[in-house]
Amino acid sequence: MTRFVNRSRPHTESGARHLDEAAENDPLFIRATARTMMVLSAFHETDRPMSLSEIARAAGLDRSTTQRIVHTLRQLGYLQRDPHDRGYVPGIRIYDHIFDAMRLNRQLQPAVPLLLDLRRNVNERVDLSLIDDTRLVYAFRLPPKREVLHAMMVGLSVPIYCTSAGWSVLSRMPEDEARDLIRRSDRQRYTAQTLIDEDAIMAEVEKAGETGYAVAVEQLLPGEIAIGAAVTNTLGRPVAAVTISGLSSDWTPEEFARAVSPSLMQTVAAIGRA
Amino acid sequence: MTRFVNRSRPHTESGARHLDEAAENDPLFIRATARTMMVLSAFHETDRPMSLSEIARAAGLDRSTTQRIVHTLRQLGYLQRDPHDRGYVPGIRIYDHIFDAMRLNRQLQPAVPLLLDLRRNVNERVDLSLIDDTRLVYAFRLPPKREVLHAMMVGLSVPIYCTSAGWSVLSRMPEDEARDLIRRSDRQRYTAQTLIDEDAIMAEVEKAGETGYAVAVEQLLPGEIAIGAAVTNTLGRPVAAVTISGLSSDWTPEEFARAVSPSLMQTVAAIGRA
DNA sequence: TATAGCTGTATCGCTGAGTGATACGCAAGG
DNA sequence: CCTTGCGTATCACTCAGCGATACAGCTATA
Repeated sequence: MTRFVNRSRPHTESGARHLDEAAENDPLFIRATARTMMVLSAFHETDRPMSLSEIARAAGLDRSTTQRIVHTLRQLGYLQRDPHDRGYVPGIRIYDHIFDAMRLNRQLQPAVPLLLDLRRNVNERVDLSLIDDTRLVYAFRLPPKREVLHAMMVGLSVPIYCTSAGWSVLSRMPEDEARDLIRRSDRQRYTAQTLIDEDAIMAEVEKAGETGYAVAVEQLLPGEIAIGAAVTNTLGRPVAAVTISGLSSDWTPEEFARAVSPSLMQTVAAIGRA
Repeated sequence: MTRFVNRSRPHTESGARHLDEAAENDPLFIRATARTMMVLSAFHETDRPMSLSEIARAAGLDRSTTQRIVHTLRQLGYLQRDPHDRGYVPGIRIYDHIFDAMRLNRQLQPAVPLLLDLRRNVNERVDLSLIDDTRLVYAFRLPPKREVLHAMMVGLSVPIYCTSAGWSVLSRMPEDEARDLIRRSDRQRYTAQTLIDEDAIMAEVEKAGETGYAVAVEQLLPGEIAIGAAVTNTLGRPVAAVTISGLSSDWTPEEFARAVSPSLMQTVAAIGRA
């Protein structure tokens, strides 16, 4: 399920060493704060409850330090013991923070009603994602009538280099910046169709630059066709993206674009203006 | 908008002092970890970007400590400067953690398709919320066709004592436990109809104990009618709740219950079994 | 144009908070 | 039986975090 999850991980193992280096020359850097977040981030790499030792290993810390941090986070409600199984899982207090993050995000608030309108027009799945360097983070998802897959995907992230939304985002950047981002990406083939060659990707980006949207067929998931367009701020910089996705068996790329791209373009323009 | 938000706040001002007391006798308690989470929690109390001093005040810390923690969290992507305005806002890295919390929550995974089915049957809003002591935290929300209000409410929390879902949750607890929870709640009148008297609330709880569901009219929001039922684990303990809500102008409580309670009860039973 | 108050940033000596090695009781599995 | 992993608890050392202090830049009020 999380096969195509693309976490940014500055705080795990190799990342931990990097942070310690950064801390050496930075008198304002608090190691304990970083370690705390490393413990919380340990759960990125698992799909079941984690024991103390597992957390320690994933976070790159020793058992004692992990014990203390886990103990403290447990007191505060950010971690809890799994009621059924052994081990620890993220606690409910996390939900408060995502609520803050969404509430205080300037892009999201005005976008919601616009996305609902869009979904009304096109009866496929509609997603809004935010840009975080080389990845897109899903912030909002509206399932279609016939939902097959997972629907609660807030926080799921996908790569920029091989998604329709990503290509449209790249098309709104200067070329050298886009190429640099592609090079920094950890490119892998999720399907046989996944593009990983820089120039091949840039060809899609250029097409997106002309039409305003990009269409991707089975880049990330078999059977999926997606069309994406970037939301830009008043300076023309991409800040988010909207994706509409359906089944590749239902549409040719051309039909799909003809059917939904007008509504899509109208929506991203409206969000950018809001 | 956040008028009825009901944050649990163990780490702010008076809460901070409480934590320091706890830390004195607890050799495993890391002050720096708690302080880090206090800084992140500072955003619970605002609806706009916060300056360093504002964060410090909200978190109950001095400016220097806040500076260092904010600096560190910024390096890690948990805080960022607001691009338009001054000040800091939560960063995008938060999204990774909510994804973990949802992914690893045993209640949520099997519930999603069941909730989609439920929404198909009843054309009103459907919510799933998790229990956190005296409050219910929204984990999943499916908007109806005609959505009026805010739709992306993951992490929003509402009180247990004056909601339909809350009453149904209380009805699945021993009476003394339920009464204790009500007493510990910070009861306030959100509307003229809001029940705050312990015995009045317990009367609704008893009704819910008989029928299995509770109906609340304009308890939290004017014009809202809601029906809620608890999800219980195999031991009979309440672990979550499902709510269906509509407009009180469209339904009498009896009609509403007759129309949707069968589907609702079927859904919560199925989630509990999953 | 002072000036007062805010912002974010930077410096620095002191000390106790955090560290990490170590140990213990318990439960599961062989 | 022994082993291995779990969560928990203890303790002396020391350097990481502390918090007082200072400063440049920006806004707004006087």
